[in-house]
Amino acid sequence: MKVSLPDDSTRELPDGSTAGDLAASIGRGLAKAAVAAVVNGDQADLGAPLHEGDRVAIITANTDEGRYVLRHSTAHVMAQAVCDLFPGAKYAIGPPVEDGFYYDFELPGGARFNEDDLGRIEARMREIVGENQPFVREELSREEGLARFADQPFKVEIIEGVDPEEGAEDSAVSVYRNEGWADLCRGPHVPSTSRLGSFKLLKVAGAYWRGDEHREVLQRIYGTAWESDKALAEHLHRLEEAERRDHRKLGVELDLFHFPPEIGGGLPVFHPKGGLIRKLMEDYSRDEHEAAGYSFVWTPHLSKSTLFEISGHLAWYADGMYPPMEMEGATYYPKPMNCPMHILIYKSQSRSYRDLPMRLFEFGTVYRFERSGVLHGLTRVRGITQDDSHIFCAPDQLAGELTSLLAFVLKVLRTFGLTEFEAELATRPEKSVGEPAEWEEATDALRQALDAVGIEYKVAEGEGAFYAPKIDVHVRDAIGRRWQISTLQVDLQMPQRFDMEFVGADNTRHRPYMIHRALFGSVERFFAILLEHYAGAMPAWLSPVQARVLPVRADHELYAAAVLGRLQASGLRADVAEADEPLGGRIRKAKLEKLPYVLVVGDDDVEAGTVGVNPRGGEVERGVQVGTFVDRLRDEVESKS
RNA sequence: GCCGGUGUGGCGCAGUCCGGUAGCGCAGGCGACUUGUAAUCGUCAGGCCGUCGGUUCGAAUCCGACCACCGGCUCCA
Repeated sequence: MKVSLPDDSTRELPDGSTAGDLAASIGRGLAKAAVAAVVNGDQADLGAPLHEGDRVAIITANTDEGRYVLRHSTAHVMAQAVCDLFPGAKYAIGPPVEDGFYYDFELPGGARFNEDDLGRIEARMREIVGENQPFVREELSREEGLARFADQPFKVEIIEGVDPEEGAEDSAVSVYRNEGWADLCRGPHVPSTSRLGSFKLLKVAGAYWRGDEHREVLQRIYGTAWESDKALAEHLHRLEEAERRDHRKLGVELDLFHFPPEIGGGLPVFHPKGGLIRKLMEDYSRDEHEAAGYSFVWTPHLSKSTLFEISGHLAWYADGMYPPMEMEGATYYPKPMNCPMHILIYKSQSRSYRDLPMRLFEFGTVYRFERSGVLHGLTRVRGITQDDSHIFCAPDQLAGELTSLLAFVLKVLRTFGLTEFEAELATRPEKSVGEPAEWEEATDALRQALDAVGIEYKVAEGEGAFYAPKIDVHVRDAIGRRWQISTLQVDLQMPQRFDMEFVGADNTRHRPYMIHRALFGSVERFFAILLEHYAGAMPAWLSPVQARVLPVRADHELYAAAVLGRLQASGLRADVAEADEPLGGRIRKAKLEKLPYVLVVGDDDVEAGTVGVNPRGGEVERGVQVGTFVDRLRDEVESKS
């Protein structure tokens, strides 16, 4: 028979050949790397028989698809091991996920996994791998499937619920079996357990069955699996790197902020150094906004309930709002959003088309009642400072505003060293308000902006807010992690709810369009992302201390003070570490504080008016003229590089 | 909110299982040393062991509740 390959070549194979045979016929290397195949567009096992005219692609382990198969198979072996070690365990689902896999279990008698169990399970898994057990695919009828898994209530529910992703079709279910154990599974799997091995179990956590918080809490074991021990080691190294960069840890080490229990969860205080970094971020943001034609406004933290009744927040998000306070017969709420207040500023006068676009900006702190379990350092807090702006414009200004806005957003993000962007265009969800034509227009305007700016984006169908389509901007940080940062939303609801209008050139009343935009998103969260992105080593323009002067001996201190004066006179942030301990110790401290520059001054320097420059992550340079260094650092700071 | 884990000087940890009144390192104060590129030496001080309650002659240690944090789940205008 003849089959065709992805490069459109064809290959002759004996009848009855499998995808695995095909891989072997192409080459030993491919056969070794193969984990599954795609036959006529569908994933299949290597053991699947091929037919005349099939289009076949081999999936190798070092691809995303291949790792997916490896992880799926490893999850399967983990469940097998758990069932061996914990008789009576019920197993639920075990899919591959980004960087790994998990499997959910319910143990008899409500027993719990502990950390030691992970080691035992992993050891049993390695035995199963060593036994080279084949994965055998079986097709059962629905009834056979129900009988086979009669003692596995979660599997029964999957079969009854007909979930093709989990191996249950209307009339048939697919099962993968190895020695003494079987799982309902759509596949494909690797041919045998011996193909697995570069895995590690990582943690145990609780998870709701089917993701429903009203259903059973299962125990989930997370693991990771890769195509080679080297790839596994690299992944584990990335995890360590992420831990090293953890902003919560850096926040303590660098004395930037903390969460006093006396204040309460999710409510941070910023220390002087953290406060300075934050000020620098905000100052830069304000400068850019001013240059881009924004007006600065300020609004209070509390409001009568009336405002949020009009805005609809009480109806939609009361659960996420802080509870009300009664004062003098009125009910007040901490604000969960700034937009209604900005709208009131717009409405304080009758507006003409000449006033538009009106761009309002505020660092507005809002309060949201986040459930206790979701709080996470500065990335998920209850007191959130949004760098919030609302742009009110005439309908014919919408596309132009969005385009310049998106370009503005990217420009500011680039200054913070974030250069890899991916956007999402989130369109109308099923539950939404407003006219289809309006949605269409707003979504088109967003699309135009994306195209004009030339950013890569994908469409997230139905992911918009109930009142608006939006663009979410994601960035990749220094170690490749993806963060959702900025959001641009075209609001179709608020202008109506607040009955906003402007008088057009035609002397009739029109409804303005409203764009919500958060650039940092939350200042606290953005601060955390920057800390992790830079691993605490902030660029000079954001460093609380940009240079520290170290006199070699006490008798150099006068000169050190003079150097400090030169730096400070040039607007640079610097200090001196007196010679009360050996130079090496003082250098070490400066390095641990991740200062951009250490300047050592000794006899030679006093003589020649120079400094010894020890830059973060660079080579020591002796004998640099003070003026030269000041100019250099000032340029670096001014260019925000 | 739910599941599991953790909470001991500013920070990092030991002690908790098998109750008998707390220890180490770093940081800090003081003194000496006077230093040329990642840890100078000595000395001193600092903790009602997250909080409240219970058991006990006696609780950091056992039990309960609460608070906070960590890993997930759910949620995220």
